[in-house]
Amino acid sequence: MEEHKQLFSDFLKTKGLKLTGPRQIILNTIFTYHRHFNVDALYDVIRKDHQNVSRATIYRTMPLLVESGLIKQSLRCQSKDHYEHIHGHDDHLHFLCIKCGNIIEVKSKVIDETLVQLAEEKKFILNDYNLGAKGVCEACSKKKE
Amino acid sequence: MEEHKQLFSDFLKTKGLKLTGPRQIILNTIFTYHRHFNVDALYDVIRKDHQNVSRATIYRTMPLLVESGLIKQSLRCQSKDHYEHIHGHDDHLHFLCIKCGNIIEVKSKVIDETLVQLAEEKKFILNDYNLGAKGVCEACSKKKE
DNA sequence: TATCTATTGAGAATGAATATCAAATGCAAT
DNA sequence: ATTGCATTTGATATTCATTCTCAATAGATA
Repeated sequence: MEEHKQLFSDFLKTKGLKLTGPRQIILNTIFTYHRHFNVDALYDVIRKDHQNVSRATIYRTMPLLVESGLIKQSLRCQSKDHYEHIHGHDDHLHFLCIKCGNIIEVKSKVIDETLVQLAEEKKFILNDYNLGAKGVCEACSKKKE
Repeated sequence: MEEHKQLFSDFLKTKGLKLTGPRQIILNTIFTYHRHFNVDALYDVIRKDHQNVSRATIYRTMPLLVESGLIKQSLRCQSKDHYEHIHGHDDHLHFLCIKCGNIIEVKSKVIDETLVQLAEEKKFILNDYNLGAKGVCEACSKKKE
């Protein structure tokens, strides 16, 4: 069993919940196709192969995946909540283009370390962070108005 | 004229827009009472003294204030967009306690500078950023479960 | 004052996210 | 396999923050 599936299954078991068919489909799709995603886009991909998985179930599964530590809530874009993988990925920050909506992922050890240090100073137990920077990407800044 | 009012007025003028009565009321209320706020709470405060300012106008004014650089969008909390002052306040990040909901503001020159540098490398025109770190604050971590 | 826009309030509309509920499913113990 | 029972599901209705519509109004300028 793939690691993420095992982890999710274990998590569900501790809560007295079940790794059902739809939940497996959702989990697999997320970890096969998506790094960043929103429920709407995920729904479209899932529907191609599984016409019987409903939007409601996807919405219901998100908080479980977040609580399990496999994904986390990320930027909010075009009025939609976005999510991203945690399992298997380093912390990183996002440059979000306000023109085209594209997301550029950037890693920064300096920022990671600075945050850890700041948290220590404040005696704050740091779980995770979201850093979203807004602006205009190179491609869009070259386009004319 | 107070500085924030002057700045907003100037901004509006460059866009061919007007500093109207309702816009002044909104601006004043924000800079009198609120550091962090959402439209709903702002509406309630404004309504105490000005029954004729509508929700729609407040919603419409927010993007203008953001574009003028006086405020920025901040955390999203309880399904509501939140805003905070920029004018008169340095960039800062937030430690959000998941137990008590309290927000600790922290400033970090290192992070500010690192972001500017990263943006330059990616040829990204940086408008602003939001850094929200989740975890448990000192007070809550001392409480027993 | 007349004219031309920008703006407003009120209420309707939108749309992402959540709640409801009867039918279906997973699982454990027979 | 079969039963029993709590969990889960799909479909749909509902919620609620935010945006849109539109006729009426206000601001600036000449």
